[in-house]
Amino acid sequence: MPKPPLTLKKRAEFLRLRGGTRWSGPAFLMESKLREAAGTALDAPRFGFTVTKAMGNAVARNRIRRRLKAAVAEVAPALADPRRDYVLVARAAASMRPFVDLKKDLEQAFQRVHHPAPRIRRAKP
RNA sequence: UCAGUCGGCCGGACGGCCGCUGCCGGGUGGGCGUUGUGGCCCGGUUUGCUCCCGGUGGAGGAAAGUCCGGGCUCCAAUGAUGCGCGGUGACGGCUAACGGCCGCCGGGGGUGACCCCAGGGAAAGUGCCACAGAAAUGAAACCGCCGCCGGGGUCUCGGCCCCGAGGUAAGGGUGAAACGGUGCGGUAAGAGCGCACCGCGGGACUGGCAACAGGACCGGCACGGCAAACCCCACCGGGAGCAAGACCAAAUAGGGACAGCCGGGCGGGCGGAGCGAUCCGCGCCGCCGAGCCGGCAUCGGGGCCGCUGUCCGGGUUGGUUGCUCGAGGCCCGCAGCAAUGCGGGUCCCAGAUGAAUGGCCGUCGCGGGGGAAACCCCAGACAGAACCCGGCUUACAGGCCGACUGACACU
Repeated sequence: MPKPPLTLKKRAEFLRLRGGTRWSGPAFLMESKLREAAGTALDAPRFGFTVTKAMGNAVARNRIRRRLKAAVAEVAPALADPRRDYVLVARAAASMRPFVDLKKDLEQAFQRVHHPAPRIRRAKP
């Protein structure tokens, strides 16, 4: 595994990303925002991982978080925006999804979160 | 060989690429702080973080549930007793302690190895024992049975039938349970009424540290169950917990103490610094302003609000510490039936904090299924340290070892 990503440490940092641009895949939900405090010299993306108790017992949650972290470590250096923070909320399929698919999901997620599609009005009936 | 009982142990192995974290060693290094001075600069020093390289350690038998017992920390009380509440409950031992463990006793189950038991007190008191049943505990006469009593009917004059008053716990019936059971005697019928045996109660004495076991002899038998109903007895227990507790630093807002200030403004004067613009100081002068409460009012006085300086304390956030060497693991010897204890040797074995101990891939092995085979497919449990120990309980794919029991077969 390449270098693991920087992680979010505080609850407030997680809460700040609520309402950011989001993408939902089979294994996780990604939410992201640009960091506001431009004063900080930090120029690397940061990631937060949320695995709820509904995902299983402690062993299962550990495995899900580690797999997501490993996938991010491989994909993020090329695709993640260093000015942004990201939160990944795990979904039930995260433990069983093949690793290559997990990485493909991430590539798509970065794409969609950086360039959100304009909201498409559903055609009136 | 099959079926079973008990105890102990393991919890896939190896390799490749990449990654996390503790410790140790190294870096002619670099960066950011820190330390010694009254103050400043330079140099070097101390120490910490970060970066790089190398070595080494890194989840469990239950890490789980948080059910008991301790250590440790703070708070409260500071002795003892009483009251209340909670817990435990045969006996002996082990242990730091325990509701744990070992041994033993009693009761129950099993052909057996062996297993199970919330196992003090019901003659201290209160309460409950539904339904059924006549009666449910200082018990009881529904049916039945009986004829020493009284009355009536009938009559073949022996008797028979009915009623009343009684006797009777052997029989029927009810129930989980009905004043112990069987037999003989006995009687109007019966009844421990008497006797024998069994059961029950008391019990000299014997064995055992004890629980307890055996038991001469005595008693015709009285004393039902529930204490996981209240209760009584004995013993034990202060409360909260590492988010305990200790320490450090910065910013912001605000609090307290002390000192100074007719405390604000404008203009002027004097003094000091500077080439100067300007800045600093003032028991100086003039003018303007002078809030709120209390007080009749001018005056005078008090309190609150204010500014400056110094010091102190608290909260939030962050960091450090507590934090891993301990009732410690392994091996050997001795004592003991054992739990365990003592002695010797040896080892250091996770310390994270949005939380590391891993991610991906390959080979082999084990289990199940398919196939004649090569081989293919599918499964791989329960579960993640959070201050540390001793236990208990619960979950668990699959496998290994030892002792023992019962069948069958063979010798």
